[in-house]
Amino acid sequence: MTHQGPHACRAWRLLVELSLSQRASLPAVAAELDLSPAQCHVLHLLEPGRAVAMGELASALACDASNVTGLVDRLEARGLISRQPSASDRRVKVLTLTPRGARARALLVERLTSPPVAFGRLSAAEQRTLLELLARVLE
Amino acid sequence: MTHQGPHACRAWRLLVELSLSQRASLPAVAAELDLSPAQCHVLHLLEPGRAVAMGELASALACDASNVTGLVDRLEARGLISRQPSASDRRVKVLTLTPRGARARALLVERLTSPPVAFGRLSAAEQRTLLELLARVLE
DNA sequence: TATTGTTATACTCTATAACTATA
DNA sequence: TATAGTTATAGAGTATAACAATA
Repeated sequence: MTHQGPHACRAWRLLVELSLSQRASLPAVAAELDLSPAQCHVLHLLEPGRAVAMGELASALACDASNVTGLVDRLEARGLISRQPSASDRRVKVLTLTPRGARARALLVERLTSPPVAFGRLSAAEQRTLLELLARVLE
Repeated sequence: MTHQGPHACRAWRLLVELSLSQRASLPAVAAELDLSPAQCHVLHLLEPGRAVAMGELASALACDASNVTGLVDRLEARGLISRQPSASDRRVKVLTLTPRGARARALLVERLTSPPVAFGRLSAAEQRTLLELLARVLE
């Protein structure tokens, strides 16, 4: 039982509402890119130019390794990611975005991160304050 | 292309990161309650004492009606919700939480809304400011 | 005729358990 | 022996299309 300030709980509840509504809106963005929500999550985690082991991906997705195999199978079949054995440990498979995958990811990030018009309700100074407070809590 | 203040985009990006990380944490909360993430979403949408038609649920979940049938089948089989034909339009099926479902929902909300310790980094005044700004954007 | 929900079907997501290859 | 990933299997989530009951 942590002792939070009196507003932390309500602020967090708003953020949880947001997450659940995002849960409903991600499928629409995904469908626009002809991807599933889970595939979008994988693409989002694979930053361009950075190699990620399948096990790392399983940890980040908080899912079983066997699940990652299937996700990667389908993304690889569509030419969006590449799967190569690691040079230093051949048990490990290393994932990278293909150029096509990087383009798909860029499109995804663009769709996901265009802020809702409701942000316009805040002044520039308020937007800056919001950003700073969120950064301290979430980063 | 909307014109947002310079910080809106970054603030929104933080919120999207949060949503995707929630996407990874919801399954753990769900497993604790022996539910799936989708079932948690349904339970969260069914407020105690309020009747919801299946079609409304499909809209709120942004999914096909046929999918709701399966979700409701499983929740009803576990005694968490009840499905009754509407008195005014017998095509419509109306959903309500059972007492057991209401208890499961209360537990779910409690688990979901306990704020992360990182909120402690903010002073009480800052938490209040954050709440007010979020409320204006998200409500 | 139009609408609400169900059924049939197919595919994806997900976990568990058994397996292979490598360390 | 331990670890990374795969395969087999089963159940849940999801959409599309065809259907039944009701309006």
